[in-house]
Amino acid sequence: MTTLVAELSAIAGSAFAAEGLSAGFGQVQPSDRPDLAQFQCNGALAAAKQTRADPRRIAQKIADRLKADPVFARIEIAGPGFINLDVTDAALAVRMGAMAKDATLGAPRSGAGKTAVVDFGGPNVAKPMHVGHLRSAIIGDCLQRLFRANAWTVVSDVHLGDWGLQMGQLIGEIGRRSTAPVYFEAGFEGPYPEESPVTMDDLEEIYPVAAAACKADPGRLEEARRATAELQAGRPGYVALWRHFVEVSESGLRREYASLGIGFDLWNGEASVDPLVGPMIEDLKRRGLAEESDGALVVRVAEPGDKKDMPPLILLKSDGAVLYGTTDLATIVDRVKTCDPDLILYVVDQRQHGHFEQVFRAARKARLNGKAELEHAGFGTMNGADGKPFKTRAGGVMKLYDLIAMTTEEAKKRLAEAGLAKEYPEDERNDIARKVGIAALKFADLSNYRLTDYVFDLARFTRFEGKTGPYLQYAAVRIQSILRKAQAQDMAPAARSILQTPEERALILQLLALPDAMAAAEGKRAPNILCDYAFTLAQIFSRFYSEHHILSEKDAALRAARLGLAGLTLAALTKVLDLLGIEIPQRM
RNA sequence: GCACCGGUAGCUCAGUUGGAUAGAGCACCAGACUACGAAUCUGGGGGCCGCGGGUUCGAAUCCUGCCCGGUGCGCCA
Repeated sequence: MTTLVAELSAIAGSAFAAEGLSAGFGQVQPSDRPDLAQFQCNGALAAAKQTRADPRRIAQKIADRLKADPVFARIEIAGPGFINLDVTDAALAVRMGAMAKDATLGAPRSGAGKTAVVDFGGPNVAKPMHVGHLRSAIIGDCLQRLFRANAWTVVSDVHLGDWGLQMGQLIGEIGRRSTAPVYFEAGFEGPYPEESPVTMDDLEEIYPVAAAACKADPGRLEEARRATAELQAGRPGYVALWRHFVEVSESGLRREYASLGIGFDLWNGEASVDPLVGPMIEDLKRRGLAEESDGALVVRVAEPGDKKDMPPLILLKSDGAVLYGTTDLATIVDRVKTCDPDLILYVVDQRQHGHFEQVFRAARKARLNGKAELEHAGFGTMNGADGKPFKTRAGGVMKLYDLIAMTTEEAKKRLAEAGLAKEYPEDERNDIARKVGIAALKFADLSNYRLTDYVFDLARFTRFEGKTGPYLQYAAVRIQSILRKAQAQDMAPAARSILQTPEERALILQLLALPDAMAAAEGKRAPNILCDYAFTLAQIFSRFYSEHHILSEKDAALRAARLGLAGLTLAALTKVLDLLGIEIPQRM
């Protein structure tokens, strides 16, 4: 199923072709001036520029050809050469009927036969998740949902940070405290205890202490580096201790992501590719791609046309330890081997851009990436209301857990104020508050363009009027309520619409644009396009809703048609909210 | 110093191959609940699109030079 604008573009394209012009000029888009027309084609202007002809003349020729097609109700040339187009109500009704029958609502098939690995999350072992992890989680999850909906085979990977210096820092600190001496005994033959010597709470306390000590004292840093290198070299006690860190952290992380409704196909970490690192390095050395530089082993990635310095990717530090660039490279090898993706998408902070550029260049230079395109979809940093990196009122880092608790609490307060869920059981009220709070959080994040830094403003996020997640939930809940009442009165919706008013036409046009929004959002890896779509849809429906009463409509056919329209709106809204990772309560 | 990302209404942000009168939300002002849920809807005011130059019939968008903010640039992740 192609979309309406694609269909119109094809028609206009062949009109241009028939005039000996490129079919590309036929691109049709929703009108910038809805008061003048439903759609517009600007191709005559572009064509005129290229051929140095009169744009209105070209527009006239195209318009004359388009008149042959019955899909158009009105064709008009305006201004310097815009072609304004209206589609017949019958054509709209037919396409709406087709959309209603399609379970995917006409979703694009842009990923059919293709596989994408989406790498996001990237939490570190032994560190609690904080607000800084929110964007990767929310944006990455939205993209994995979107790509799946667009027929991609998606493999998402949380890519835990579990193999770097922070591991050595933890080991060093625990060694100093002598709370688990068995892991440090040189001659110990095992087995090591099953039970972890540290809890997640312990790790959360130990890590900052260790990190601060390493920062303050070069001796401690050296110690941590040595421990990291020994861990990576396979020292049994360290490996055993490390396993505990990972297990303890991972169960906590799974819970946190689950509370946001986010899941991953793979819970791999940097360490999981460790066995591949040695052979990969040997291979790169043998092919002359890896060379020694200042005691480290590097891959040079600078290219002749570079406008900036491009430092080499360091594979091995002078002490023999690997860096995250090394594991990232080995992870590409692993992914190519296990799922042979067409695309590997990294949803990671934009500040990592330089790093990924290095890794990608190294991978391409060594042809490690198979057929996969490597792409970094970065995002801006999240700041506090003062424009500086976000902190709690006390000046500390805000944990994700606390943040979710706060928004949920705020949502509960709002429900109480509005007197909305008064008679609902407490369980349901809590569930609604959770869904509303998370919707507010996710929508506020996703509606910003990915690359702009955004201000984390709890007061603004928990406001539920206007362009917010809860507004969309509310719109959906109202429709659900109407449909429930209709069903109770045995009123059936009709698939075929009866178009009578501007509000209905506007609604149908927006519904038919869903696949275009999904395709555009995928192309730009831009969830904010979906947010805009959903908000506009809800707004248009609300207008329709306030203008036309549905259930009390006397004309049964008209009533059924409007129910059908409401039903399709709900389906589209539910779909987009699902892509955004937002749940809709039964009632609220 | 070099590079990357931003600069659009009082605030937070959109703006699709360059196109018609630059759009939302919040805030402000004025309206709409004895009909389907008012967390809603309708209307209004509010803009040298950071600044200058250039390309074009036409620029928030492309090129160029500045200014401001953020970030990154060899052994952290």
